[in-house]
Amino acid sequence: MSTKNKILDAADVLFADKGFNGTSLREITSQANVNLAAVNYHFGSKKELIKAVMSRYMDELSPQLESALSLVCEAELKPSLHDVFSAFIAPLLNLNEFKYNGTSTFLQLLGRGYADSQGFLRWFLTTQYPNVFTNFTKAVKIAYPELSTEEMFWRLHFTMGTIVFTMSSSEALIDIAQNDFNNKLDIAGVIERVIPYVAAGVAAPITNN
Amino acid sequence: MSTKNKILDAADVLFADKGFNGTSLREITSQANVNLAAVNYHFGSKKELIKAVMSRYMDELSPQLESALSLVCEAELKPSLHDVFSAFIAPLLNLNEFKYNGTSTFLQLLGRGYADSQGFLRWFLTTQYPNVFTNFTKAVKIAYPELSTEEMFWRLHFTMGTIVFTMSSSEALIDIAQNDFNNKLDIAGVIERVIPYVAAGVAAPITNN
DNA sequence: CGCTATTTTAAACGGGTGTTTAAAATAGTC
DNA sequence: GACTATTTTAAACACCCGTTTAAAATAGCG
Repeated sequence: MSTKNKILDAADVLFADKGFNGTSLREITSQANVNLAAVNYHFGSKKELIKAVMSRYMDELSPQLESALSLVCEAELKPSLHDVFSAFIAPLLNLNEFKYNGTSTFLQLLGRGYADSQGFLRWFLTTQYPNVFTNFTKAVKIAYPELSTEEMFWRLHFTMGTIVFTMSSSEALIDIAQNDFNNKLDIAGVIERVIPYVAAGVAAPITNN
Repeated sequence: MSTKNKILDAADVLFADKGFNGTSLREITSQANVNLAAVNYHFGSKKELIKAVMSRYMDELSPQLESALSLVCEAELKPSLHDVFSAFIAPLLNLNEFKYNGTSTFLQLLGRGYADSQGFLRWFLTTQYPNVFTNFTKAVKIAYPELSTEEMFWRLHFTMGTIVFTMSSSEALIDIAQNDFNNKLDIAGVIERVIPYVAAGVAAPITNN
């Protein structure tokens, strides 16, 4: 395997586990069995490595997401919010074929990115992959047309928060569910539980003021 | 003002802004106009300073939260989930009298704590202030008795995620709302919008499997 | 005042960070 | 096989970190 890919593979596991700021290049390169200087040689800087790690997932995910969402929009029956959010499931779970534990790792990375490095990742995603966002809001608009644009902005952000936060600590939660409730869950099980929650949240009655 | 308080005041603003790992003791002490060694002299270590910053808020908040929640439980009419979550509003907003921008800062700190330092803050809060959690789950149990303990565990965690994540980036969101929708919001406005969302999320129909 | 206890200070310690350098090794090509 | 271009390597760089030290300053008190 190429040095570049060895670095990417080591980086995304470590980044997901300990955050971007919490992972040093020395950890990454020793895990990847490559020289320390290789990161700066192949990627230029740590920041560029972070972008590369995220891009690897997003380039795989974003076309699938876009087509799944436009499929929902073009359905004969008016889609429910549950339909809209469910459109994310298959593309996300497909990441497991792209990379071992891909779904879980990617969602953890997303969570890390929002917390670390004051919003630079949010900027990166919204500017590099804007179609996912516009298609998503379009789909929600169809499913719940009474929702004003501003109200939708807030509720979609709440949703983003729920998903990202949940997934960034999903391993710990799966452990708790295993120990306290004897319920063996995986990442698909967590997604299955969070979808009704966010769908109901977005569908909440509109506050009057 | 005492050195100890100067440090606490500087620390909680900086911690909220840049996270615990992202803020150095040198930033804190220079902002507070005290000597670098003062932190270790007065608090022992950076970790203890973090605990002290959180305790200052929690000691103010937790009694108010406990009584507000037990008030909801003892009401004549069975409370709705909206009532339960609304019980948080007044105590949280009271933090603004305790400290300038207290509500916003505290919620940001909470968000930081969940992301940074892999869960040590979660442990600290649940062991040091367990009553808040037990009272809260008790109230939810009354408002929505059909919800199984496990389902509740998940939904409450989703809720925690929504709140914490939203508030940790609330400043940026308020800016966007101001620019894109010409809607001048403050932290109370954000809370007002998130309550219906989380209440509806927790109240979502129970999935059958 | 004089003495003790507390607090503040400047400096250093040991270690970790991302990045750069220049030489060594390897690969690719005529 | 010789020569160039790419990649890998070990070492160093400059800087930041949390913590410790021991001397200096201050406060409290009989």
